[in-house]
Amino acid sequence: MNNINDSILPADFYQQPTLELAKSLLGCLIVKETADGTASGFIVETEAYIGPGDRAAHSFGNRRTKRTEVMFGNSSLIYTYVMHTHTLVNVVSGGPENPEAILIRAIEPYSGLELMHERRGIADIRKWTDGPGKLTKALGITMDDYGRSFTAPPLYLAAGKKPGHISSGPRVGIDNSGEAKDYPWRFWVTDNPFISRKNLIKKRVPK
DNA sequence: TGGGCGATGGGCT
DNA sequence: GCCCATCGCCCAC
Repeated sequence: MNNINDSILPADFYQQPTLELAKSLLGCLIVKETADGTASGFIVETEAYIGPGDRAAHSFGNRRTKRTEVMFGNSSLIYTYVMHTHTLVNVVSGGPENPEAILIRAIEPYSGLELMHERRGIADIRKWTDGPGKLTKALGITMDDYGRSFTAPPLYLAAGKKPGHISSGPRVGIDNSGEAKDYPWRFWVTDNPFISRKNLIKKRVPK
């Protein structure tokens, strides 16, 4: 792969509207350094959560608890939380006192492949990081990362490479969120093999 | 190839 | 005690 830019993205990068940022994150490299080594991948799928008006967002109605507190802080902060037995990772957006976030749903493995393989324990590389709970396990992201910033190690974002075509559609797994369930706030790199829940995406009909 | 469902743990009322 | 921004197995087709 050519034209990889692995320089850390500055805080300025995160100062854009959440829906724009959700698209800008596609193609960026997410890197996690741990005692076991470093692993990284290109972000290929994101979802925007725009509280307090978004019923699907944890910050809906400006709900402010110990868990959601970080969403009220500066853009570029790391919001991790546990869903069932899995850790999910979000990029805080929207600026101070405006609780918005972007969920990272899938990545394309780039470096630290042996480490990711070991952590996931299955042979098929396409199943290592094609879901929000899977990619955190592959990269070694945990609740210890809560409240850190994506602008510095051990968990940071770098410029990466520009994606080809971007698609959008409804978000996943939020069926009981009223009209918000239909908002097309899920973004992905068109035809990328590492997208999660591919069964929910209409297949492009070959000519 | 994909839908259905149970496991499982933390946050919140 | 209930609610999930999930995962992976099982089984039908």
